Amino acid sequence: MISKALEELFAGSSFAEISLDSKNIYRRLEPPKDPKMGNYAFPLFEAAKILGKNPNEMNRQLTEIENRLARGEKEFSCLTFQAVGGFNNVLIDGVALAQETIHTILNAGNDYGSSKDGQRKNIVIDFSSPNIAKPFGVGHLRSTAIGGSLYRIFRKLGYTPVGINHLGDWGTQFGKMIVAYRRWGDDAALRTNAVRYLYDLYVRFHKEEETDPGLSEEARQAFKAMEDGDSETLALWQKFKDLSMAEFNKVYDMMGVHFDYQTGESFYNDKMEAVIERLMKAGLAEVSEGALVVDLSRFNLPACLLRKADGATLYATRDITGILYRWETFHFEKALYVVGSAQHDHFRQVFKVVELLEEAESLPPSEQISPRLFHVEFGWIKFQDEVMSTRLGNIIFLEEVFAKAIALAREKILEKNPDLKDIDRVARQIGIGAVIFADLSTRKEKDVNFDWSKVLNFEGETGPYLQYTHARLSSLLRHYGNMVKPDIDFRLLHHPEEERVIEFLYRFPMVVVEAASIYDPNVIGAYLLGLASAFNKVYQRKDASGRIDKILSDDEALTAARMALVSSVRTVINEGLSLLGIEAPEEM
RNA sequence: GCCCCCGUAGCUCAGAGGAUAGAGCAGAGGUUUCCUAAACCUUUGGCCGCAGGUUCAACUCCUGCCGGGGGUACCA
Repeated sequence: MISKALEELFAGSSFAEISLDSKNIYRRLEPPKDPKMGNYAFPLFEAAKILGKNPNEMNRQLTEIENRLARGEKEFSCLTFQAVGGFNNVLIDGVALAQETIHTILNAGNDYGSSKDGQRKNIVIDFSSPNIAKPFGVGHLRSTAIGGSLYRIFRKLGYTPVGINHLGDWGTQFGKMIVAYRRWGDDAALRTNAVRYLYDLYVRFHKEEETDPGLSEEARQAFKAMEDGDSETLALWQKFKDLSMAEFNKVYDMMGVHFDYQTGESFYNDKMEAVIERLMKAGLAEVSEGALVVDLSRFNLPACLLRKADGATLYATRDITGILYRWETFHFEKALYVVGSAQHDHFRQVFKVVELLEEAESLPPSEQISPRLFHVEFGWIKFQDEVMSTRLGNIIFLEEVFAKAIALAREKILEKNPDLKDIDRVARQIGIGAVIFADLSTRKEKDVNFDWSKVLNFEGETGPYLQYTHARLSSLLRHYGNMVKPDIDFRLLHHPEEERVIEFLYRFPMVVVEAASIYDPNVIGAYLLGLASAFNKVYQRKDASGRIDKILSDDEALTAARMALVSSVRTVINEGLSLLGIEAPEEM
C-alpha cells in the first residue's frame, strides 16, 4: 500500500523525463542509515548525472512536487518528502504505519507473515542425514537445524514441505563396521551404549588399518556381501541400524524435528539398476579404468562414478537414483539438499548428470528436474580450529552439548526464578534453544568454530535472550489481565523507540520471504535479535525525570495502546522462534 | 596444478554499490523502593587481508597476489 503510493508519486514526478519507471525506482529505494532521516531514501546521483543537473538542486525541486502530490486534496499526508543532499528521503507517518501493522498482527495472530504463495507445491528438503553407526555429533547439528527450520519456513509460505532423512545406511563404511565388530565386538557392550560402542570400534578400525592393510580389503568384501544379499551380514547391518535410529530419534524429539520419510541410501538398492541402464541408454555412461563413469571433463568436473570396478555402487549412484525417484513421487517445485560444503563438487556432478540425462532424452521443460535442484550448503563445524572427524575420534556428541546447556539453564533458573513451576521443561527449552540459536546465528556458508563458552552463553545475541524477551512480554500480558484490543489511539505510540519496534513488526513478512529465498534461517534469527533489542529499549525507556516509563500505568488509553504493541511483538517473537525450531516459554 | 568457500574491533559475527562501517562477547563505568537486571545506558577498541581497476560513489563489483579451509575417480 505504502509502496504503491511511492511508485505513483515518483512516476508522476519529473522522473518521467529520464525514463525511470516506477518499478525501476522502487528497486533503488534503500533505508537510510539514520532512521531519523526517513523510512526510504532514493539516491539521485545517477539521474542527476544523466540529466546533467546538480543533484542537490534537483532534489529540492523534486521534493516540492512530491509533497504537493502527496497531499493532493487532503489536508495532510502520511508521507513526507525531504531533500537531504543527493538523497530524496521519504518519511512514512508513524500513526498510519502503526495502525496498519498492529491491526494486521492482532487479527492474524501467529499467521502474521503466512502466505499462500507456495500454492501447496511440494518442496523436498533433504536434511540431517546422519550416518548410521556413527555418533550424532555437533557436526550434524547444522544440517538438522537449518533443514528443520527451512521446513517450517516453507510451510508458512504455503508450500508443502517434504522432509526426508537420507540416512547414510549403506556403503563401504558398513563393511568396516562389520569387520570391526566381527573381530573385536561384544554383544553385551553393544546393547548398553550402541552408538558410542560402534564409534569406538570404528575409530579402532581406522587405527589398525594403518598397520594392517588387509583390513581394507576385508571391509570391501563385507560390503560386497551386503550388496549381494548375504543374510548373515545384513542381519548385523540391520541391528546396527535399529540401535542407531533409536538414539537419533531421541535427538530429533529434543529438537522438535519431524521427517516425512526416513528413507536412507539402502532404500534405493533395488532402484539403481534401472537408473544405470537409463544412463547407459542415453549414451552417458562409459567404462573407464574398470569402473562405470559419466565423463564430465568438459564441464571442468571430475568424472561421476556410478559403479566401482568390483561392481559395487557409490553414493553418487544413490543420489541420482534418489533424485529421479523423488521426482516421480513428488513432482517437486524444488528439491533442497541441506548438506555441508565439502560435498559441493559431488552435487555439481550429480545435478549435471541429471541435466545431461534430460538433454539426451529431450524432456520438455515441464519435465526438467535439474533447474529445481539446489544444494543448500554450509560450512564446517570445527573444534579448536580442527575439523571434527569420526575417524580421528574428536567428535563432540550433540546429546552431551544439549545436556550441558540444559544443566546450565537449570542452574540459572534456580538462581533467578526458583519458584518457577515446571523447571525441567523450561530448562530444556532454554538449553536446547541456546544450542540451536548459536548454530543458526552464523551465516550458513561460514565455518563455525564450536566454542563451549559461546554455546553456553545466555546473554547478548543468544536464543535465551529472545526467550527472555518473550517471557517478559508474556508477563506483561498476564499483569495487564484485560483483552488486548485493536481500537486504540495509535498516536500514543509516538516515541522513537516505539516507532522503531513498529518498523520491525512491519518488516516481518518480508523477512520470512527473504529467508526462504536464500535458504538461510539466519535472516530470521538476526531479525529477531533486532526486534527484541528494539522492544527492550521501549521497556526500559526513561522519561524526562529519569524514571522508567512503564508500559502498565493508570492511564487506561495509554496502557491499552502500549499493550497492543506488546501483544504484537510477543506474537512475532513467538512465531519467529517457532520458525527456527525454538520453543518460547511464557515464564523463565 | 585446477575448482569452490572464507579473510571486517582482542574474540564471535552483521553489512553485499550509497550518507559517520554496525552488533554481541570480553574490558571500564553506571541503572533496580523490582511491568522478570538472562535486561538497559555510557565508554574503550577499525589501513573492512594486500595491490591495482571500474564508478559521481567500493567493505560491497572486476583482476592479480597473500593467508585459512574444502574438493579434486572407485569413502560419504
